[in-house]
Amino acid sequence: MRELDNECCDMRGLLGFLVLFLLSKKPMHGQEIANELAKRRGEKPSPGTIYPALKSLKDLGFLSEEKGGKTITYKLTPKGEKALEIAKKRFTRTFLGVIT
Amino acid sequence: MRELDNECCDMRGLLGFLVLFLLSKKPMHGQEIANELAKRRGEKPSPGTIYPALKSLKDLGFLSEEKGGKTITYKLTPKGEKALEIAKKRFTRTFLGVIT
DNA sequence: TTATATATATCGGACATCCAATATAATTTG
DNA sequence: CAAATTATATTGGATGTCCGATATATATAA
Repeated sequence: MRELDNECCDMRGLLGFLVLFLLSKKPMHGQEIANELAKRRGEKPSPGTIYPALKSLKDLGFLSEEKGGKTITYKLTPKGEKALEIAKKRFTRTFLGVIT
Repeated sequence: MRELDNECCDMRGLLGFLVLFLLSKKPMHGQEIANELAKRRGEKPSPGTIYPALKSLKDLGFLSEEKGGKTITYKLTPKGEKALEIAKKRFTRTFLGVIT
């Protein structure tokens, strides 16, 4: 029951969802995403967490990449936008009333 | 990445949190909780999911029981209320802006 | 050029979550 | 009472998530 443990530091199974959500605000590269996640949950996800997550989302066709020097900027594909909308509906219905 | 799969039917690691939240609205017994969860996420959690979750929350001191005939009504303890408030703060900060 | 820093990538495994199957107990129905 | 129904309980295991360790590549500094 990690979600009720204050020492907990994982995303509780919603990392991919959060990454999609963050990228829907603006395209970012991996470290920017990791830093944004750090602001939200208090701890920065490790490279072994964030890059496999980005790879999964890319493999699902939800993200496209643009390489520029040292970084890779990710943004949502139309398919990714659609997936995010569906996931947001589910999330909203499930957690209705929790965020006041 | 179950949270982005429409066929997905688990609670994505937030079952305990949701149960605490639901019980903060009103005391319920196991089946009532399961039915409420079914309304929110579309599928009723199995007995092997809900009862171990209730036991964990009880073992953490977050719930108290009251037996009545065939059912056991659960309600939050003060400790459970406190844990819920903390978890809600974390949840809100993490998912800020997702629910519009 | 060499050293350092930053960004990305991969893999193995520890751990938690949740379910299917099964069992027990209490109540209701015939 | 016997059968059926409903609620609760347990446990073994399949699966997914995330991290630590490690590696590679690119850019910058000395």
